[in-house]
Amino acid sequence: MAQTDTISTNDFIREIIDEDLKAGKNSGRVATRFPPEPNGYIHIGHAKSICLNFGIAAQYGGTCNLRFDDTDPSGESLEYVESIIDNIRWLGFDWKERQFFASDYFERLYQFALQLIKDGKAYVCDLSADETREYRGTFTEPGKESPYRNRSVDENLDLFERMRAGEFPDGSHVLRAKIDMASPNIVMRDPVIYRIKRGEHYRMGNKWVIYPMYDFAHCLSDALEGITHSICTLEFENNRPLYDWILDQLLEGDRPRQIEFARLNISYTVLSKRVLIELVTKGYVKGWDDPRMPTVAGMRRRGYPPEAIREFCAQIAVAKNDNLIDVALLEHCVREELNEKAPRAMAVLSPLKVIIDNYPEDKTEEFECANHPQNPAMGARTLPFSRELYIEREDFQEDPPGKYKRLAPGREVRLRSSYVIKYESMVKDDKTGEIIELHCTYDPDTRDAAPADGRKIKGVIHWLSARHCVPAEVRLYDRLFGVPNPAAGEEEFTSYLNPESLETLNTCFVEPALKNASPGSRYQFERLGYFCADAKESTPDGRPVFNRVVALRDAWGKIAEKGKA
RNA sequence: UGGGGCGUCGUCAAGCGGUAAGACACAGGAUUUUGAUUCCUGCAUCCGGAGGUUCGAAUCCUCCCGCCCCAACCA
Repeated sequence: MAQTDTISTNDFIREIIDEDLKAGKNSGRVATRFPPEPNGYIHIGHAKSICLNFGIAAQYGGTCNLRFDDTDPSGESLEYVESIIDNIRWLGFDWKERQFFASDYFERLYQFALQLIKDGKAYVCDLSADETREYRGTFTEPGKESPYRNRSVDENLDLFERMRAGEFPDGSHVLRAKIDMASPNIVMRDPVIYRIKRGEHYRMGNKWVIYPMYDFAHCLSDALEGITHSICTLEFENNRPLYDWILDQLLEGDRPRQIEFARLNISYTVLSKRVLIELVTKGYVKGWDDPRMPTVAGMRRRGYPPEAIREFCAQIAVAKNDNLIDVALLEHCVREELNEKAPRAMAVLSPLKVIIDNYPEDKTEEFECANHPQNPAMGARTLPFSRELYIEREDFQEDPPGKYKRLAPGREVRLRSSYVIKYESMVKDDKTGEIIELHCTYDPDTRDAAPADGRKIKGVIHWLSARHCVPAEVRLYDRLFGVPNPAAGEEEFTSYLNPESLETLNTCFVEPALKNASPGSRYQFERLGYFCADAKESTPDGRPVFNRVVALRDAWGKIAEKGKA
């Protein structure tokens, strides 16, 4: 199962849990939760949290709830709820029937708020948002108490009930916890716990006009669900005293404990939800599942296997250091998984016609070709061979640089799973000088054997029979986003956009069997990279579309690069 | 600036007083009908800095330096 393969062996969170267990807390139970707000699609940063929470639950024989933290009606929607459910399942995790919504707790949360008021620990405040900010003070100066801070319990009760009844306009009143306006921790300076906010809630409709704030709703939701360890990101560390304060006022006995870890950052990748939302709504990408997006849906469509994402989450481990993970690690995890699982297939992205002069015009042979060079269990398929072929344009060089081992004037090269061919001549376009076709001869004795005379053939290239192959469209997605460099004035997300992030190749060919590649199936196109049949699109004329998942490691690229330098 | 958190290889990250794991990246080499894969090899005398305690410190103490978070009626 996916649930247990994602646990790093040495994380500080486990130490805390082990301590709690040893101390006999929570009667030996471990219960975690993944609490997304349904205001966008989840991305790989969420995947880290998902693997962590579900992983810990599995490891301790505990449970992990899925809870939608839907306490702010603006921006939340059912579409997001559905996408989140779909994406977590795809990642390989199962929360059984334990699916909850903070909005289902609104009535109970309201009762908790009433209790706080009755105990003299919360009050209705009439200050405007601006005034509230002024009264809050600064980092160095304490805040001032609100003039409404000492209203009577009865008045507060009356006002809060009328807030709920919709008697007041948005922003005119809030409910605040009465804590300490002089606290050095600004979170504790009488935080707002309820606000009036009209606008339809995607689940509750217009039933409520007051909504609890995160700090009030989250800790109580955790408690209501019997969560033992509430794992969140580092920016909530300042909120932990408030988390504890609220529970202290209202509950007795075992209580959930908040633990923070560092959120994920990946080089060249934007994981800001705000920016991702903007990219989608302003049309910079085709949608949340655009293969360039770092969302789970985007990575899925691009062809990242869920196993690779889980492996990545296990590799990066969990700690409290700020981090910037090299995107190469993610790509490594994808290659590692795909190298083992993806069948090999022949494809030519930029075709160059090759005519085998000494091969009969109407002859066709069928060559057996292993689907995986190291795994015979994956079987084989037959590839048709004929007089006219396509090879990759890059696999012929008229004037080859040193160390180049593919086709060139006077040279021989092996066609993978087929014959050794020898260059004879080329045909160029008179006007442009572009190479139109190559003429070669084949050595009939080299079909499944090395040349009899013992000469070494260094290069092996991929090929396709021109008569048999099928046209396709290939999309080469590169890393879409660059890390913004504030020093260079890069603050606007549009400046992250890489204009070369999507290259569509229209004159590609793939082997016949891939004409009807099943959506989402992944292949290694020999020497080119890993590709995934797009699950959503094909071209108007019915050609299959393949997304490049990730390129192969490229030793020649490095050699060529060095040659330049 | 007050409070909170964090500083171990280019990037992550173990380490919890006994003399610096591992992964990615990188660099060499071997095998290879994918310049892929696989396989070897190398890669922190040093743990933000300076003092101190100790037979012995990345680990304990002191001071200093740097980075991140908090002044939404967002989460």
